[in-house]
Amino acid sequence: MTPQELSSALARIVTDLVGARGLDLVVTDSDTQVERPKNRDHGDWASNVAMKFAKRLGTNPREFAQEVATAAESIDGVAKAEVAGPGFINLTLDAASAGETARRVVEQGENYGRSDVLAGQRINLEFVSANPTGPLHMGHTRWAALGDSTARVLRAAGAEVTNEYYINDAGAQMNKFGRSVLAAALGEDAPEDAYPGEYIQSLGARVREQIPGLAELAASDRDAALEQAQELAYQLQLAEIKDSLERFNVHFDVFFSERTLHADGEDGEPSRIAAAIDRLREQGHVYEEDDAIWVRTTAFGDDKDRVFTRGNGVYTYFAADAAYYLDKMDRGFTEKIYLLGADHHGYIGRLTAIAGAAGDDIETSITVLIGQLVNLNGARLSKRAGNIIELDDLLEWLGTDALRYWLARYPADSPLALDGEKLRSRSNDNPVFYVQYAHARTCAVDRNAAAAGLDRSAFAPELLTHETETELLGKLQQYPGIVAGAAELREPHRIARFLEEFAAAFHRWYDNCRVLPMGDEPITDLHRTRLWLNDAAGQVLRNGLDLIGVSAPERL
RNA sequence: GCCUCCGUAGCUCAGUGGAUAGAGCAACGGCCUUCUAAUCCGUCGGUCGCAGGUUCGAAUCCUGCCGGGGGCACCA
Repeated sequence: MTPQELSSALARIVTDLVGARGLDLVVTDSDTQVERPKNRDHGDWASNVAMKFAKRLGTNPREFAQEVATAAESIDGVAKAEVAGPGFINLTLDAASAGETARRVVEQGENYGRSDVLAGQRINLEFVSANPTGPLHMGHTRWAALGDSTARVLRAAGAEVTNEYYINDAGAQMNKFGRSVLAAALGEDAPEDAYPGEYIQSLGARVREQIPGLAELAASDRDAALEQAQELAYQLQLAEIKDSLERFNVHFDVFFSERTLHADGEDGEPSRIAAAIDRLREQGHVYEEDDAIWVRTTAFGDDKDRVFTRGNGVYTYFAADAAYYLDKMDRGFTEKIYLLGADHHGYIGRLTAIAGAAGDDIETSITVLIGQLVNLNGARLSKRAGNIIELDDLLEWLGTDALRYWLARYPADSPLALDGEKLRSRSNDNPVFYVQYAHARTCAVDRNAAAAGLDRSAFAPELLTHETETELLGKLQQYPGIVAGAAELREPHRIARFLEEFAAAFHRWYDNCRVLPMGDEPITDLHRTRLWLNDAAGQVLRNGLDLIGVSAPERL
């Protein structure tokens, strides 16, 4: 008996009771969702359906609850149904029905927790998108972890997801980057507005090495030298970014170059930006004023209209954004998600306006998730302030697992601080170890069982009656709902928080219920059944950790 | 000024309109001759920023105020 099955059974019961009163009310599973009560005295699962419907039925919640409870007692697998408080229906499963979950988890393996609640959705998830003019730093790290985990959770719920990185490889920043690297390569003083940071020097050295005769070329044709140096430095830097991301266990399906939007089309076709502006003009959203070309984003809720083409004839950054959005649309994504830092929150209005201008439904086709920035030991990091801490440094210092777990366990809109001492500690200060330790323990039990000749030849779920077993089974049952909820809300931190609760339930069970026989005690079906439960617990820990990109070691 | 996020235990923070608001840390006290004590058990700890409102029911939704972060470009 799963919570989903329980909800369905309750929906049928309530439908019948409503029908018996001659009322025409539609009752769906979502009306009868059960929740895990905080208090164990309130049973295994509880429903508030009576309180929701009593008013519409013109009856007393407790009376209606009693009717539902009476019918619910005949559901197969339900041992007890009681009315409590203002009209809650508290359901208790019989031990065999609850215990059956362990076998189901083991049988479904890594598929346990996957669902199809988001089936049919084609989602484009854009995140990080850092300029390729320097290494990834801490400001990007949170979005990398959050974005990749979000994608994993969405996929687990059946969505088709493309992880996408937009490369700002056109425009003034790139030129500044090129000039900085060229000067470094030639041993010149840094230009006035040069990028700070030692990485420029090392890029300069590599550029000098890989472009023979650069100094001579610079002397005869400075622009040509700049172009070559800039291009090579860009490729080197982008490769390093990709490398860092892979080491952080973050995977992108598409690296989308802004240049492709600016480039002229084939056979004299206009660039994609020009084409995009034309398309929006045909929709009636583009106008000219003061020598500039504008888009009427205010028609879709933006505070002010935005410029596409400046008075000097140059496209704004936003024009490329618009063309990029249209490209995503043309690629058939049903939803475009942008994961941005709080410093970009002013972009929400204009981005959603472009979606509207392009003819998309702004309620469903675009989602802009804004996350708060990260602090490190109190000092917020910014590239401009010069105190850059690179992702690579953080990885070397803390490791992928600790860093990803910590960044994944807070809601995106919650301020977050990285505490190096905590992340390096091997204690309850550091929740990733707590969860990984639980997994390692399941593996230790498995090894010891094999050595002791304990096998899985029997499964007697009705024997799993210890209080801590009921708790652990309850957590196993909750897991699929947690994953589905995290996907629907785009909140992967729910997975991490659940894993911590799950690990706690496992540790308590481990402390109270031995899997292996003691000494020369004979092996019983209870031992064998508990081995199944141990397997199931390990499976859920693996599945959950995988959703946040963290490893599940077999030993610590 | 406008927009937006946040305000919950001493600290860091969870909490999808439900029952007595939770966890970790910190403090204090317990459990190892048996599967990993990186675990487990207990005690202490609250004006959910403030005030109204909606609701059978509000930390959660609405309004106003107070305090803090961020944002309000023909920059990228």
